[in-house]
Amino acid sequence: MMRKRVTLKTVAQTVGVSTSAVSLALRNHPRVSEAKREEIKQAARSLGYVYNRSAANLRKGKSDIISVCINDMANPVFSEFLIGIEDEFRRQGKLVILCNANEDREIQRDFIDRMLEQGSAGLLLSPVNGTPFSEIEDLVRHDFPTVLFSRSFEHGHFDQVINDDALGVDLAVEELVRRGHRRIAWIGGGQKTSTANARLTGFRRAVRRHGLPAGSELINRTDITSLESGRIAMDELLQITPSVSAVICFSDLLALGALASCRAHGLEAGREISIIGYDDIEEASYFVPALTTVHVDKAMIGRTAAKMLLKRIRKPGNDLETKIIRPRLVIRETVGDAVNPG
Amino acid sequence: MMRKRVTLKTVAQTVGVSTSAVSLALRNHPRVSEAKREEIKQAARSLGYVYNRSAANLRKGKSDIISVCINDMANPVFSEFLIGIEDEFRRQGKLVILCNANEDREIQRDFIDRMLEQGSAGLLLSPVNGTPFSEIEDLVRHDFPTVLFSRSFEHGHFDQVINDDALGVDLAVEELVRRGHRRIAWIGGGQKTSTANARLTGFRRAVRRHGLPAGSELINRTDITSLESGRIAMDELLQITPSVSAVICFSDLLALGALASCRAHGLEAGREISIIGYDDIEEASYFVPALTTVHVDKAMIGRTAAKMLLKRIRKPGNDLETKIIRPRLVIRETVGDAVNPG
DNA sequence: TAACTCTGCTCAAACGATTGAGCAAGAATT
DNA sequence: AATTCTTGCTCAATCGTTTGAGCAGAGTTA
Repeated sequence: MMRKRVTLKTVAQTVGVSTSAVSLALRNHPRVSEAKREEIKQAARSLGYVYNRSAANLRKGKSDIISVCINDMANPVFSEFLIGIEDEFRRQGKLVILCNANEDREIQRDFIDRMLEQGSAGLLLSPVNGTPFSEIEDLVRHDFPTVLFSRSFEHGHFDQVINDDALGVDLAVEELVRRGHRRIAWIGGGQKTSTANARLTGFRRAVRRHGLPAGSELINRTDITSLESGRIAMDELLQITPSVSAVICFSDLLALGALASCRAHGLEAGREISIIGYDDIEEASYFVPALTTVHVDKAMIGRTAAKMLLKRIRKPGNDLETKIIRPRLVIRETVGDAVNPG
Repeated sequence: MMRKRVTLKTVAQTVGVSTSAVSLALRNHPRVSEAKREEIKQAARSLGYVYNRSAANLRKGKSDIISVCINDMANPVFSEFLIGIEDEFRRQGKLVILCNANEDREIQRDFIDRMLEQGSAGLLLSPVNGTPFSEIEDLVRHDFPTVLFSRSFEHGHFDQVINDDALGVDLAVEELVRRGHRRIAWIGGGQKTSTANARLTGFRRAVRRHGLPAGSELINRTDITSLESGRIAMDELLQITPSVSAVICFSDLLALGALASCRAHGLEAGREISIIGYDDIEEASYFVPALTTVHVDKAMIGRTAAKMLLKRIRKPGNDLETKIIRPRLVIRETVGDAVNPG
């Protein structure tokens, strides 16, 4: 009573033609007559034939599976990236294999091996905190189509799509300075990632450029990106440096956590203290008070990275590309004029 | 100069054995001697051999790819489901193919076809709004291992893991009644999904049980789950029924939107009006005021669904199973005593 | 010593598609 | 009428594995 799988052969036998004929007919090859084609398609349908794409791919030596490895799905930023990425690949007829590396190098490492074995056609990677080159070296050794997004990599071996982090922080500092803030603090960016580095050094540079202090009492380098971690960091900061008049956070998640801390300390954000986030996640505009933040077009970055990967797969020989997406400052309620300028 | 792909054959030729020997050696089959095994593994390594799992799967007639189709990734609830799901499958050595159906039946339909063609071993599905049985009939016809989660399906053809929606709403109504609220409104649940139905009818029933009104002026059935949509719904509700003293929302996203609306109308949530959400997304506890909501253990539901699917794949003959996860009410700041009882 | 049983391999046929080459028969060209 | 071109198929090899069957030689048992 064991039903066998329906294959080209099954269809061929019931129609009384060769498997080649069936294969060609189903793909509308012109060399098979209208009549036979319809007969074959009809038979396939009524037998419940389902195309075995991996067998076909094995034969054709190609694949339409793309792998995506992101470093922290709990962060809404990455969901938004993922939405753009998945959408773009789906439109192009690709299937997406997903891995949430969760800032764990071993998970990332294993996934890369697995997806290579599975015969993935390319990889979209946002490398986890502290990934050494040796761990992704295989990819360049095999000339494996890879695009980095969100976080880049020191070595210039990959295509990449990133945000102009330094610019984003510049815009934030600029706005605060314009409003008279002189003691501007920083929360986050303790990770060993290009993004963390770029934002934090961007901050230091911008602050110094305006002749403001940038001592360690104004910088809390937490390396966890979560609401909880932002709250704790802000608690610490207020304890060490109560005189702080504004703080820029590595991410919105941290900023929203910082807001909770301010509130707990009876500080009204936007009046007694100013807070700026980074990313502009959807929740940012709905928080009370609404968060002023550096807007990053995440779905667009995802989509761009996806397109770049498809291009790389089509033209493996092309020169490496780096696309830098410009952020912009979105002013909402958590920034106000300095109470005590100077 | 074209480097050929390194296969079992390549390794076999360089070592001077048969491909079978290589295949067996790499899988540590006892029938190949210690010495040869090491020699073969060494050669494989230095040649940069990478196992072709899809070829192997073709031969073995199995697959270790699992498909997951969720209906709206922009909703943090689904990211949280996904985190549990992905984690569980990864631990079990499965690769996850992801589709964000985005409440679009055609996308869902196409994805189901695609993943069947790709030879996926099973499907975890949260069916989109209004999916008719005919669109997922193939799955039961092919006896394809499928588990529904988050949203169930009228016909009893599938394993499923769902939240006890009616209970969750009961708990919310109970709490409000206890605090003296008599005019309790409802926002959301306009979708054609089991979840929407269960929560909304649960609401009607609970409210009637307490002898309270449940007229249409107290029910805004928006079918979009977003902050924006919650804000609009609450605006409408306040216009139509200004006397409302408490509102329960289909989801936290709607509730947070509703909070924004209350604030815009100068209503202080937790004092002048009470708001309860559903899901308990991470942001709920950080909003100001912190949202009282029905907590659902999403990562656990995801993990449970994943386990159930793996079980179904292993034992296709087992009876169908439905797991119902009990929610609980988390009391925070958006609920207070009724100002004007009666 | 004949008859077994292990051990450590090799052979060849699968798995389900694709595809270049081949071929018969009719149509078109010379 | 002989040649070439088309049309509409079939044949068989191939993609990279796995695996049942087979087999030579050494070791064990009777």
